[in-house]
Amino acid sequence: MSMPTTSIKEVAQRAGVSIGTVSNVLNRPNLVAPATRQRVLDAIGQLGYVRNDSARQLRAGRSRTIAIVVLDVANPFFADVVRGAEMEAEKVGGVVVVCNSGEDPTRERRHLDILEEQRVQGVLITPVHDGPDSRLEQLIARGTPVVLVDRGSGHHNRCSVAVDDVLGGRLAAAHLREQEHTSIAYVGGPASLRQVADRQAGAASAIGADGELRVIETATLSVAAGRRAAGEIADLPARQRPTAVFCANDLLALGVLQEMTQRGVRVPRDIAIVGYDDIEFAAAAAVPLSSVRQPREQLGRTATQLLLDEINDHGRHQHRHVVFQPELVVRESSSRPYRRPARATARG
Amino acid sequence: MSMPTTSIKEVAQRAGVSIGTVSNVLNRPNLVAPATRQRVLDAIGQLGYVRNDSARQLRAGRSRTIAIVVLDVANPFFADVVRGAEMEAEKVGGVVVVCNSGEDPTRERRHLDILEEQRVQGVLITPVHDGPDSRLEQLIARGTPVVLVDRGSGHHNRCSVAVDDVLGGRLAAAHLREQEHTSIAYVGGPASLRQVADRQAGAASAIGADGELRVIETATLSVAAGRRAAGEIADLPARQRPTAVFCANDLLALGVLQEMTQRGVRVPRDIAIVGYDDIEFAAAAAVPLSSVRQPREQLGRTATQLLLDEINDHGRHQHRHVVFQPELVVRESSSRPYRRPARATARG
DNA sequence: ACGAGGTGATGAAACGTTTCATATGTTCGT
DNA sequence: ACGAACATATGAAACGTTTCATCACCTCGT
Repeated sequence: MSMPTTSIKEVAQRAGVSIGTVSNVLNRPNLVAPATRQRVLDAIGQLGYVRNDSARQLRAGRSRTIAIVVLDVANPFFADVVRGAEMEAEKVGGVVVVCNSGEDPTRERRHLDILEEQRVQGVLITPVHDGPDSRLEQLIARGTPVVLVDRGSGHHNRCSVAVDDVLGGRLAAAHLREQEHTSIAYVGGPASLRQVADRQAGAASAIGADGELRVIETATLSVAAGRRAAGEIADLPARQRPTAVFCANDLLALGVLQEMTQRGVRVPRDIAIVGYDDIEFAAAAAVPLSSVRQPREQLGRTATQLLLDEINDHGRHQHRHVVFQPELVVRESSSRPYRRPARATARG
Repeated sequence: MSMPTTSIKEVAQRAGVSIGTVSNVLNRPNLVAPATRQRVLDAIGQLGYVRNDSARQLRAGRSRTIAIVVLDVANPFFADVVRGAEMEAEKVGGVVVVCNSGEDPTRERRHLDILEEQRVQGVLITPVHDGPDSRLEQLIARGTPVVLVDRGSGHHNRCSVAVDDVLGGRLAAAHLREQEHTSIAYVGGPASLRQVADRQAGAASAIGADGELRVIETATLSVAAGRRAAGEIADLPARQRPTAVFCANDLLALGVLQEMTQRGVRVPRDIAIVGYDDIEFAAAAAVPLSSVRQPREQLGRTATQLLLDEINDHGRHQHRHVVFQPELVVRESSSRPYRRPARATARG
């Protein structure tokens, strides 16, 4: 079935011109006389010619696509970041391809291998793993522009955009403290993710000496992991059980909410929950979820701008680290004050 | 900064062999003597050589990637389909790139243009638009294997995987009829999407002569569009207002739920809601959402299998149309019986 | 000692573009 | 009428691979 793809040569032949002229029609149409141009365009139409991008790239040295490697395509947070990146890339006629690492270092590595083989223009990435000798460092060292997304960076060899996760964690925990919670659980993981660690650090700093932060590490940032963590919490002996849960993202928080509800633990009366990301579904949850909001689309846009700047400006480019401020959105899941002494009879 | 990328030639030189030998080390290592092979591998390591995929593809004629073009990356439904596709592709060492049409025919076209220029192996797509002369038909006619996803097809020139949307619509509407709803609204759009039309047709068929299906067309399948539609419904004079809403997908349904709740219309007491897709967030919604479940991941897996079969088997391949059965999941948003005469005093 | 067969390595062709120096007219100003 | 200047079109080189026919060498069996 597969047709013998037609090449520029056949177009040239059909239009009665040289291949150089066909190429000019495609790339600098003003250099060729209108009559000839039309003849070539007709030939292209008749033959159904489609330019071979491999050949073009081979000659040009670089492709026109930029890649974004995300931790989880199923997470609405990243969907919005991607959307922002796409909008910005579209402005300059670029294309964005989305790669999903699924929080798996091996898959991340595989993707980076392939992207480098493809000579992508640049990479936006929220890395799973990143150390001094990481695959990512290699990529950068060999000259591919990279922008870190949702990840602060002390690195001087790349740009980054991020939201202040320490502050976000502090906001969430401070809010819970104001509601008189002293025993708080932090649900998040894997701890190797910088975001997870930072949010925890922020929370810890806001809790102070008279409060307690119990950390429950999860394998992934998913609804399922949240349910498992909630199970652990609910199974604790009553006196040890925290009265509030702060989750590293909304997927976890929704999982915690589901599991608690299923077990008859009432939210927020028996336990308060605060999530992170403020995804669209947080407000629509069974108990509307308090969450720390990040400028998701903006993150994608800014990251892409930085990347494009590095790609185009080459010499002059200065690496920058842009940090946005998060914002706490209080909803029902954490809003009713918690009454310690009279739990059994407390109402409303 | 950008290094002059090293090529196979420099590796050959460094290892003291011909470029043919280097290529053999890369592609058929067993053909080359262990000592030589090691020498080449060392050179590759020292130089940080990365194969140029453009050149390889140019020679090979085709790339090793398959593409999936979805209507909306932010829709968890597609996220799961993508995941299924990735799993299947990974088995055979393939790569999946995700393209987002955003329900916009122009963007879809642009993506297909680029994908064809890149000579992708094949395309999985849920088309926005598809007619006898569509861009998609051209692509197929020129020999690129295509599998339609979530879209039944009478077409004989391609495979398809789909869920029986007419049946799904019928299940949903029949369920609402059983709850004694006679005036039902169908919220969905754009009507040009086959899924939207089919689900409506199914619903209509289940309603029968004594029921009424009021159709409210939306511009997109998003939460925001759902809210707007809910506004329209709530604004209707009381006697015309439907007592149940069936939505073409869960995003719409969640939007309807949010807007109704905000306006003080109680769900399911004042109005029942049934969604479609049963995304993970449906069960976690403010009022757990009844929905029509589709085997999302399976859809992606099967589609990829069909595509790979066509890619590899070339001659022998027979186009197939796989149809899965949907399944109604009843939750609270539609489960309490609706009491017509005594609405004001009805409880539980 | 000789050819057959096998193992390893080589060199050149080919893939489809883009680019650039060159060639061929055409038009103008003087 | 003559070169200058300009507008168009051309042909060949180059991009980095893979592939394939060929070659050089070695080992055996006779």
